[in-house]
Amino acid sequence: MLATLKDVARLAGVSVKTVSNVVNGYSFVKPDNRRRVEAALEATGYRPNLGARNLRRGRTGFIALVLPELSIPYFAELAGLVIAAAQEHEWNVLIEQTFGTLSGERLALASLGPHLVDAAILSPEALQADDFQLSVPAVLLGEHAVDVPISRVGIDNVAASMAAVRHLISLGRTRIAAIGAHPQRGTAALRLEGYRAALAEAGLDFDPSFVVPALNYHRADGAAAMKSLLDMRNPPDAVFCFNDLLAIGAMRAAAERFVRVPRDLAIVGFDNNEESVYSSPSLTSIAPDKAAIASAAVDLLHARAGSPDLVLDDVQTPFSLLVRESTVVR
Amino acid sequence: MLATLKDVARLAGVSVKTVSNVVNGYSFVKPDNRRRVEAALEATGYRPNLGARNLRRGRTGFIALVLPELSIPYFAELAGLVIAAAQEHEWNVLIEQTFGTLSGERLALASLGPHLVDAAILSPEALQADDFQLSVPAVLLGEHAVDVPISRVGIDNVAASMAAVRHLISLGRTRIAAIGAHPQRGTAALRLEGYRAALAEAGLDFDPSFVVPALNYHRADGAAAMKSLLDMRNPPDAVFCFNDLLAIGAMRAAAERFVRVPRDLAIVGFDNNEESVYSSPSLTSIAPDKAAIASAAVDLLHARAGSPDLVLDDVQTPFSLLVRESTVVR
DNA sequence: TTGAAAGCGCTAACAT
DNA sequence: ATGTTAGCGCTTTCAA
Repeated sequence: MLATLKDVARLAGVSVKTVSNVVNGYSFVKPDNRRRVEAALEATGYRPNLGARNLRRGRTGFIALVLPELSIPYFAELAGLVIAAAQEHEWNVLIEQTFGTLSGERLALASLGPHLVDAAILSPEALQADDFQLSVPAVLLGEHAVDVPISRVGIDNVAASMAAVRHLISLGRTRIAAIGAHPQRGTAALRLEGYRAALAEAGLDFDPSFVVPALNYHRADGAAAMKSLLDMRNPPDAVFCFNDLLAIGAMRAAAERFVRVPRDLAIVGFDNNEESVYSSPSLTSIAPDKAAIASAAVDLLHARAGSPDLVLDDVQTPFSLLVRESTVVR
Repeated sequence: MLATLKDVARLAGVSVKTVSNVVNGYSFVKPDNRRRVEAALEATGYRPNLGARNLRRGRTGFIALVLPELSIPYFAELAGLVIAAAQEHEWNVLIEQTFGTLSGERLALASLGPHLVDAAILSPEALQADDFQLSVPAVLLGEHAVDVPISRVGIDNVAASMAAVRHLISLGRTRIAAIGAHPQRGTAALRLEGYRAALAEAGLDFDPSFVVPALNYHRADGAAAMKSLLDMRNPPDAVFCFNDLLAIGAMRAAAERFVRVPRDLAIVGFDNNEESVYSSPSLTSIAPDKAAIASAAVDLLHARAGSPDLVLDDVQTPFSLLVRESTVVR
């Protein structure tokens, strides 16, 4: 078995307290004792039992990251960055997948007691306001449709969407569609708002038939939406997709119909997945600073940790528009 | 604060043992008591403290999943499946990213004491044989160059690679290159072996200049490798890439040089990322059964859990070749 | 400065 | 069938 504090103490001929002090770098330990303890530590290969330590300290050493699915590139990337950011605060990350369903999200939230995690980072899609009965500090990633008293971290979705659509307008496109409308999702509502604002600003008419909903934000949904747009009597000459996956699907559908991108159809995505840099054509996309989102969320939770004050933060992280081949004719 | 077993016991007017029995579904509890306990459980909203339970049970409730990077689609997908599989055994998953470096992998292994996790699933790339001083049951994903006494789960890399190259040969291709050779990686060696075996079987010459190494298996590496192949005086008419990311990069490089895929160049990948279904052209790929890999790994660990017997398993999971546009001319 | 001992919340002998 | 109690490994008063 593994050496415990007691084993080390016995070997060093001191009390567990002294060993504990050395291990935790506390107070002043008599140099002589310190040396003996360190030798014993080395000899036994002592490693603290985090479970026991956390039980005693009244913390768990974990934060939860609740997200739809790791197979979605955006969340996979984000998860990697959250894990890295959490490490700075000696936190381990527990990933819970909800698959974007209400029941999945409720299940995940229910399992989030203070006995399991110290805090949680949430990326919900279907949750209702009264579902948020959290018993641990939490932060929401991206805006949410319902108004809940939880701090948020994310980019300015309206501004980002306006930037995307303005770019299409600056290219001379006038029949601009949007893919990804969703009745429940807050981010969808905001991106739609940005889309409409950019159109209005340019004096372009808003055509409801150019707004295509998407139940999910997967590639298949983007392809299906694009097909429906291409079936129109008077199809669009540009599309703003609410994420890159939808855009990739849209590009695939366009290719299958021999619609040339960007010549016949310009496409902009959102998220800037690595995949979008290598697609043919490469995809113009809104690039949120994911590392900034991850570390802002973790830092905010860390600050909240001890003090359950009720200050609500709304951290806005930067974004940029990366112009690639899907919008600019070579 | 949260209700403890003791609180519930006091409220129900029974001992903690009885409550514990009810909570854990143990033995026979007098119906009357059971009802009272359940009422108290409900009233207090009791949730067991997993940390305390695991401390007492001498387990941690966690398994580690050590992988290069979550931003690599294959590992992101796998991680999602491992999390799901682990849930069946009441395990939570701790993801450690190594970024494929020796130091990163050593660091991850070092942190893997039995006080932290009950077991570990490893996907190492650089580790040496003598690094494997594990103190918990572990399973290796995919073969490894060095021969270590750890059970493995994965597909038959030689057979899968042969299937990929045979497919190219059956298409009439004769100048078949390979991208992804790597001196340290076991899987790379096996895939190369399958490549050579398929060539030999068909009586095709093995041309070392057609084997391009890749330091990493990212899209950028595939693009660079492809460029070097296209620079040859007599370039290949087909490429077998050791993973989909390399293949996606290769397709991108081909497109930039106006090399038509599959007409001028057929491309096969390995992993069957979702991304490969939607690329243009879509990518023919070897599709390992990732769910089978994930559950086989977790099940194996679960079986090992109590009994530290030294039986070495080598579980072979199924794979298939999915033929898509990157190899078949429409 | 260090030791003794209590106790975090839970489970499992052991006793009844 | 249920209560009592020890103790998992650790941190932390409280004394000395």
